[in-house]
Amino acid sequence: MVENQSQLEVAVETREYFKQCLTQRGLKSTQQRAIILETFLGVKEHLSTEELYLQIREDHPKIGYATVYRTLKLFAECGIAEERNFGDGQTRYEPAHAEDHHDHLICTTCGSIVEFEDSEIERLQGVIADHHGFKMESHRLDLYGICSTCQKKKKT
Amino acid sequence: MVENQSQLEVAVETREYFKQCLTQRGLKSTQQRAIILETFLGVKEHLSTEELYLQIREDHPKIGYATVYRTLKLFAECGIAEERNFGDGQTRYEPAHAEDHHDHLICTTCGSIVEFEDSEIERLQGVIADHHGFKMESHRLDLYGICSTCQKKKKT
DNA sequence: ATCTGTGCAAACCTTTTGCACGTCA
DNA sequence: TGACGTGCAAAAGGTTTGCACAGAT
Repeated sequence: MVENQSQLEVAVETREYFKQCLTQRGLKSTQQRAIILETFLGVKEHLSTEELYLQIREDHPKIGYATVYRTLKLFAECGIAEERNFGDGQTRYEPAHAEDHHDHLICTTCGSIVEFEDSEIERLQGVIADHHGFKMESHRLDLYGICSTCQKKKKT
Repeated sequence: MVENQSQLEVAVETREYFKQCLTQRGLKSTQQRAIILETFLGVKEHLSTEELYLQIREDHPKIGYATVYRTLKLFAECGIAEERNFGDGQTRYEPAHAEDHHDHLICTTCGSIVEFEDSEIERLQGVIADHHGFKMESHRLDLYGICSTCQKKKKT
């Protein structure tokens, strides 16, 4: 309940923020962009562009593939979405909530993705970047392995 | 000097190991595979498949694109190389020295890649995987930012 | 009215595959 | 000799782009 509430707030905020971004750049708010943003925010999994496109097409069959691609790129430029790439040859996007960064555990058997975060690792990353004279902007940490479900299945 | 020596040893070892892998799988040692392995081991940067292909072609113009792709895949299967992907749409391969794992700092301005390793982060990753019931197989950690050189250039 | 956005299809780019010929065991 | 490997070109898969029309400001 509390979670739904806060998710809703995030969505409202993001919509607002997106409009600002568009205006600032002299771009236009369109129905398609709104629909794509809505679907994107409403989906929890780490969908690939194609999967998101299929999802959108269920309710809005007229929206084209290219528009989804272009719009997701736009989200990324605005800082609303983050591009990800788990090595299966498809780009995935996920909502980027700047402060609340998270990393991923990816099951190499079933492909399921679990999020986690660890402040100590984050801190150490900053230390390393400093050490190399880098001004860190972002990072990604992916752990690949076999999830507990798949481990159990294997035993059988 | 010592470093060259040990690099040479690694190369010899790897060549040997690769032959074993091939035999075990009923595959053949060919001139092309030897050449590609040699070039691959001799190059320090994180080359993309195309860059490696171009490099190889300088001395061996007859080796085809597809062979390089196929061979790098084979290296990955044998555990000699690791596939990497820094989000520029090209797959990169790098020598995989199983124990001596390293991660990457990537400059978002000039694209240069610096390797590092941190045992404390490695340890914490293991803790997290355990915590989620994952049997960890591998991981990747990429830090994106601006390298010191590019920071200096920007100020000018 | 103007300038941006969209949908479609074609183009692009990286990677994979089919096939006839070459090569290793 | 016979299987596997190679080179070429074509296919495939994901993403981008050109263009004419539609829509937002």
